[in-house]
Amino acid sequence: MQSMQTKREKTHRMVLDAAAKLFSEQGYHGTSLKSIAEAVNMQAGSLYYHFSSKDQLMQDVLNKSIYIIYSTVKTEMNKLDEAASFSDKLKAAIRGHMIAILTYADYTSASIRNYGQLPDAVHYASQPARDEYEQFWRELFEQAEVAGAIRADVDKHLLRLSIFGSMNWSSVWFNAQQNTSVEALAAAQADIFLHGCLKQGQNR
Amino acid sequence: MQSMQTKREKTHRMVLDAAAKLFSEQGYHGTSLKSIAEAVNMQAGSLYYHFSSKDQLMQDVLNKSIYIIYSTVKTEMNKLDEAASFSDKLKAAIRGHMIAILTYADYTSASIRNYGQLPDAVHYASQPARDEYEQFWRELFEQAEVAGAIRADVDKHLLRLSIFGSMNWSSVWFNAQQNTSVEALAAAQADIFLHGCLKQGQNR
DNA sequence: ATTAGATTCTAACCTTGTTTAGAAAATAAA
DNA sequence: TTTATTTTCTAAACAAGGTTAGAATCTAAT
Repeated sequence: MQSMQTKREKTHRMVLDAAAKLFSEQGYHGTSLKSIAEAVNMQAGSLYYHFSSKDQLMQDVLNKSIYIIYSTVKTEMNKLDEAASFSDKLKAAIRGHMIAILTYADYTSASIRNYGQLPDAVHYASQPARDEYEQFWRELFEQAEVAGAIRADVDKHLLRLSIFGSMNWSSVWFNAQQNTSVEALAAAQADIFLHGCLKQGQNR
Repeated sequence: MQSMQTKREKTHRMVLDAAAKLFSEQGYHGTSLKSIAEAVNMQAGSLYYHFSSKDQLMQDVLNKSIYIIYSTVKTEMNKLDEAASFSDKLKAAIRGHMIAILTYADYTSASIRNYGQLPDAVHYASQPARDEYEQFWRELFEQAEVAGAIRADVDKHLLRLSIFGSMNWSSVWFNAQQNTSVEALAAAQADIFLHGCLKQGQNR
């Protein structure tokens, strides 16, 4: 009885994993239910025992993706002590986000790469979760501004969007084999945004 | 006789513009020839008088997109005098890239958003042009390293990819109405990557 | 007005895709 | 072994997409 439940859930997740992988590689519209079914040795029609529609499948991938990212970021933030500096907080947030998108690349890049290309209903359904996550980042920079940690002439919004762009783009080029650890990469990313690339006092 | 040529070319471009717009909004697979045809008041079959296939249409959009970006960047670089510093060069390159992707958003985001989601033949056909453009950026940072303009502990590759990610992501959120000028935006972008966001000597 | 050429339309072909209903098979319980 | 339940398959419905061939229309020159 429990093993039945277990098998069902197992298959459910295998299908979701395969869908995430294909959605991330070929896009939502470029991925057929047949190809998802093939990836788990099934027939296309059989998927409907586990999911009510292709839209629903994408929906679940999206929700899981956003959940993974936000919860990983929270985990990293919770490791900080209360007196942590803005630098530490930003590093932790970037580390969490990067760990999530590079460790669960299928889900997160399915989410990132299909952004804005989905049926309206699917897009809207995941908007609240996205908004909540975005709010976390907004507050991070607002606090930094109030605390006087960032330069006055830096546009907070642009900074946040730049960081997002850089982090999310890494899901396109990152190669788990040839690159260094995700942690080191995240630290380097944070360093660029905190200190820039110029030598101190240099302008050449 | 000349007006004939002109009309053909005019329609050709109208179709290409409509395709770029739709490809950028709904993705390659999410865009039907019927919807492209509708956008220019035609029937789907009529498009074949101007293009040999949907793939070819995407191919042309891609090539035009890459051409626009690279040539705009070159234009901005050529405005510099020989003694320009690395900062100046990076600012110019970022300005060119941003002007291109935000001014010709339909083309460039059609290219960016569909990256990796296209039929292999289409993807490969545009790879050489992309490589050439990438090479320009590689050299920019190599020169900067040799000249000692950037800190030794900064990963050039990561820096380049971060900048690309930030710039390209702007095509998703940029709003021509509500934002400041593209030039100001590009300058702010460059500033973040050159100097970071922290107050000098600050670490809070 | 006629003609030649350019451009678009119509109507179909063929493939592929999502979805559904019911049969079949697999699994676990009795 | 039989029975009930879960899971998957088969086969078809139905829609939509890319593509093509030939007819129809438009345009410009004679």
